Amino acid sequence: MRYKAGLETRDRILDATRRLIAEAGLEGTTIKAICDRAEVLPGSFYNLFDSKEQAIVTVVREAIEAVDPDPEHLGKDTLAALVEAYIVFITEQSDLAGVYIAIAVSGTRNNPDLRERFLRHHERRVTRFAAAIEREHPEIEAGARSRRAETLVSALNGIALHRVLDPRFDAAAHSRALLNGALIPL
Amino acid sequence: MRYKAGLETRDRILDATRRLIAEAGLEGTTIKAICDRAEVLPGSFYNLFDSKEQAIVTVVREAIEAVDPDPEHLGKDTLAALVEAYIVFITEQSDLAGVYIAIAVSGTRNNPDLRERFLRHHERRVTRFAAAIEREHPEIEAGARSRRAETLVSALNGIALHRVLDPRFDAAAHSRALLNGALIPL
DNA sequence: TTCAAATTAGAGTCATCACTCAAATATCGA
DNA sequence: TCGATATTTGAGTGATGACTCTAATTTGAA
Repeated sequence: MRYKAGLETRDRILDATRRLIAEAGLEGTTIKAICDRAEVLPGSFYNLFDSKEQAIVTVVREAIEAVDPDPEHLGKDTLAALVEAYIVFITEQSDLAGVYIAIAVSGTRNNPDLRERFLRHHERRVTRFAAAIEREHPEIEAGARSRRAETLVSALNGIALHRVLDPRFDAAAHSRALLNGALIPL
Repeated sequence: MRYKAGLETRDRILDATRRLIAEAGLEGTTIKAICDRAEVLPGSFYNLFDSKEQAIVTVVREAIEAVDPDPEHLGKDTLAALVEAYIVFITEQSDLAGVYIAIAVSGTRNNPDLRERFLRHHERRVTRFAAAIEREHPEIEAGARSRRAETLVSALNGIALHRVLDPRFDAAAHSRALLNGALIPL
């Protein structure tokens, strides 16, 4: 992979892989399907990737990173900003969102590597949300703080899940509703 | 399937299928895996089921029905009761919960039949939640009511999703937190 | 007890899976 | 322009997928 052609082919393959996982899930993501969509022959695929797994993991890493953008802003973001960032991810990077959800469910069952990667990511994410809560509501004690963060992150994933199933689902409004605690009047 | 032996074999196959989907997802649910676990040979499987699909759909139907138990109670349940019922489903029927989540994500992508079935189920579920909200908070207008119901149902699915990934996740506490709107102080 | 029908056994079919390989071709630094 | 190396071609490998078929065995109603 030292020539321009190789890099372009690699991009096409990753593109195809990303879209396929989002559309058809891991089950439908076969070498043949990837190659057909990327307009590449299996030989070329294996010239650039060691295995199907490698291409998938590359795309999964992309997705996981896209969930938590702007890492240098870490430690400064507000809860609202974190939720808005997730909304952008869900709605404007829907392929990656599809990958994210597909992996959360199918990928982590048989692949301990992916599973650990995902759980670590989830933990970081909860920590980031908890830190935002702390900044805005220092009166809440640490335990309750991280519990609330975890509830919120999981609930947001539920929103993302449903948005993947039904593109008409208004993920933005539902995410903001969650944030505002406006679910049920107290 | 008229003799006792046939019915028992059928049960063993459905049992194996249910546990396999929960553990390994749709991807890992092969005829061989089902037959090994059920201690049955392929010939017996195909004597009782027309296809692998049929066994899977049977189990999926079970899962979808288990999410909304006690249908005759419909129109009388409280929001809290609905949430508690889902908690029971997630924690005490974790195999079916695993099937439910696996299908929500992977199953609906390539199988329009499953997809439609799932979306119809989701709609019924949202309606049931919205009716409970109406009973307890008649002051909320219809639109807001069903929007809130939809937020809650999706968020609960997020809780279920995470519980499937991590059995230590305290799904009950997080579900109740959602219900109480105690996510973030207003 | 008999026997038609249900069930099971288990080898076999065909398609598709991930992946390989040797030969042909394209690329680009020197 | 040359030539070492990257890239592409495309047929081919063995393993495994869903599913079939025939013969043997078991079942239970009459």
